[in-house]
Amino acid sequence: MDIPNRVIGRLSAYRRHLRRWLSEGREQVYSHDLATQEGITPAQVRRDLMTIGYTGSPARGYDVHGLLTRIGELLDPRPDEGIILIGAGRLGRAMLDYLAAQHPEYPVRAAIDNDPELVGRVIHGCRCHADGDLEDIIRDEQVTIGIVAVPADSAQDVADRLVRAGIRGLLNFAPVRLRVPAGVYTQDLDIAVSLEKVAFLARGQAKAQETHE
Amino acid sequence: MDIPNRVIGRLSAYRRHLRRWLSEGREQVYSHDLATQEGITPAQVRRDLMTIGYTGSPARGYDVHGLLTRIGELLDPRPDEGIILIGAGRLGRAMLDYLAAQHPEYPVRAAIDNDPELVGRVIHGCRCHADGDLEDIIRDEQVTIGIVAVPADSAQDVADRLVRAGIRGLLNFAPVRLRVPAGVYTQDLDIAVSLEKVAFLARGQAKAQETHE
DNA sequence: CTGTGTGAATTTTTTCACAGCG
DNA sequence: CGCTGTGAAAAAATTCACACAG
Repeated sequence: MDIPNRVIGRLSAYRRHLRRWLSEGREQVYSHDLATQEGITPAQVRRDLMTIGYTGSPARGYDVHGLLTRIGELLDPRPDEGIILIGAGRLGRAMLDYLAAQHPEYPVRAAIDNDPELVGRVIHGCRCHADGDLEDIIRDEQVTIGIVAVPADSAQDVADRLVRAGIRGLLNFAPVRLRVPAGVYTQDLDIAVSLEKVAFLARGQAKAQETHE
Repeated sequence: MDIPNRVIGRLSAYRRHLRRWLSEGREQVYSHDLATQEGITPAQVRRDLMTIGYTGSPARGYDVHGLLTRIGELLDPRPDEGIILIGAGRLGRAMLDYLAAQHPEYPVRAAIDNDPELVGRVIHGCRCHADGDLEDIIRDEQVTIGIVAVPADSAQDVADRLVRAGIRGLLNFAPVRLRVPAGVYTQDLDIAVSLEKVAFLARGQAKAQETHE
């Protein structure tokens, strides 16, 4: 199966609403319920669910629990897909805080920082290791995903080391485009780019709003 | 003029490379230079520059300084487009830190938090105000952009207040889709969504990598 | 009626491919 | 040549619109 990245992003968003509704005791939803929440068309929601092979009923819509299960099969983090954080500066620690509080299901195995002050400390339940331990941790702890939260000028070096150590995916906060070989995937989250987009849009010089990415 | 959001994102990225090259004394670049850096095709770069009406020369490519100026006209923050940060928690403070250090050109006028412990403190050169001051600050200090870094359950309330006070654009870190009236633009940056995308991509279940969004 | 599932149409985005220039 | 600028083609994403079901 082959699901476009865009669809994955929307599924992730749908899931939030479904979880909320489930916790409120709601058992069925219509495509327009999800569409309204996300500001998209019902047709798009149906198309997305078609893409993942989930079907509803014209009479009752989609089953909340069943759809959550289906999306979970695709998106749930797996225990053997460990995460490592590189760079425990302000942003890195904010990430650890956020993940520990909001997403305990993510297996963040370790943080790495070259500040001796931080090494050995446990930050939000995650131990901070020295820079040189990076390779060992990835190999020993089933880490497949790296979160890069280091300054721009060391981001590519870090990425190269992660790739050599066998990482599969990178979430990059540094304001550079990481160059990785085929088979390794990066998602760049550049805050300055997003701010510039908002500033431009806010000036009313473009036509539409957009999400994530 | 009407420039798609996607193009804005790429222009922002091009600018980083152009600045670096300018500081290295380079005066001309070819579309393939930018394309290589961003992992896209030269045709796309040329198309983007065509969109913003910038032309180069077949012999020498594009003028680094001139192109930077053109992109700056579109993207540079303006002094009367103030920014306000709502929520000076860990993520909000990481943002202030990042902006103060990397983007001093952004006029962050104030932070807002309802923690009395924070109110009155100056964080990275930015004063933290009480929750109730939100409306006054927006009206008095030419604030047009809001950065929402509050918990999910208060994000929509905050957004509503910002909209009523006349905000034009929102950068939202809360894991909810903000509902705003036409004319106000939001850019959602949901870290959990990005992580889920990376995890999915890293599993090798999709075909391509993608940036920002 | 009010929904879903989906082929077809449309719109948007990206790439191709080539004329024209120094 | 090797590049830009750009129509035209292709690909991708989104929306339309309608058969069918309860």
